[in-house]
Amino acid sequence: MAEPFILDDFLPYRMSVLAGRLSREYSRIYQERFGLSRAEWRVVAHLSQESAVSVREIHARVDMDKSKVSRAATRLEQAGYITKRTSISDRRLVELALTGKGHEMMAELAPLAQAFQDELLTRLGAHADGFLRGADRLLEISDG
Amino acid sequence: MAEPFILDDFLPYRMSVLAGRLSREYSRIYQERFGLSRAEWRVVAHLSQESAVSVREIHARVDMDKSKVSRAATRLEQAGYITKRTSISDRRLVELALTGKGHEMMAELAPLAQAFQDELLTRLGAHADGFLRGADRLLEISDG
DNA sequence: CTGGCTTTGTCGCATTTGCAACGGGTTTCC
DNA sequence: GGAAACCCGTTGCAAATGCGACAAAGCCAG
Repeated sequence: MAEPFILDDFLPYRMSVLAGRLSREYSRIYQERFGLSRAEWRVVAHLSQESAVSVREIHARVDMDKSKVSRAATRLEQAGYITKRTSISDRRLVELALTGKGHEMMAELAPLAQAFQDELLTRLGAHADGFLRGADRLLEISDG
Repeated sequence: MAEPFILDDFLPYRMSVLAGRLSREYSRIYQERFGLSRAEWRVVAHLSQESAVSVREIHARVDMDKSKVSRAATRLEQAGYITKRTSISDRRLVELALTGKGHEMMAELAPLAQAFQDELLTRLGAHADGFLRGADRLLEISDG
């Protein structure tokens, strides 16, 4: 009685597919408008929350490899969206922060993200609450 | 009043992080034991459900690029886990199927996957039902 | 049947990715 | 005060990835 395995019911798989589709769908917006990659979008979005953040913090909170964050930051700096500055209190750290241009971009992107989010919540309908709580649960335990 | 954007509440982002963590956590199992990549695992897992499947079908259902499926299949064939055979009814198609060795591997992997799944459901606890329904909802609408 | 038009899988190529190693910086502990 | 251990960000490199192009095969109208 071996092999009653059903991929479609397997949670890591379903999450991957779902995440892939949602991210791809949404990524069109910032890619077409600003030429951002997904990694770059994440960095910028994270920076819009807290003002000056080190690479390490993003790496930890955003589930991206150090090098990925680092390279995204380099590209964003070249594009003029963020600044990189070595921290004064700890010269190992690099403080990332949005430039004026970066803030403008986020000001344009934030409503679009919100709209996308709202649409998803509409799709979820009555299941929204349960879904979000479950996601919380898995996220908080899976790492911290 | 611009920029009230909170990345942590943004669904595509949360799904990406969650999917990444779950997949990475589970991938240790089949990577250490059988040296499979994530793409290869997906192909094999899919094949364990339906006997003979074309590259195209997997590409469509599993959210992987054609070339990704193709290359994963090539590696799996070289490793002796699957066979590739051009279909008789339509010679464009390539029928993928598990070998005996492939079935053995799945027989070993299936219970481990089940155990992982059970653990996740335990983590979800009372939220499990709501979460799964929500995921269904998003998946069924996001593409088909 | 024959000449388009679509579909399927593979491959080339440029880019991205993850991992490990490295070079500075800092803390710790004697 | 200094050396060993540790932490941070960048870079090199091999592997993986996505995209477009391509050949082979099927389909379809005339």
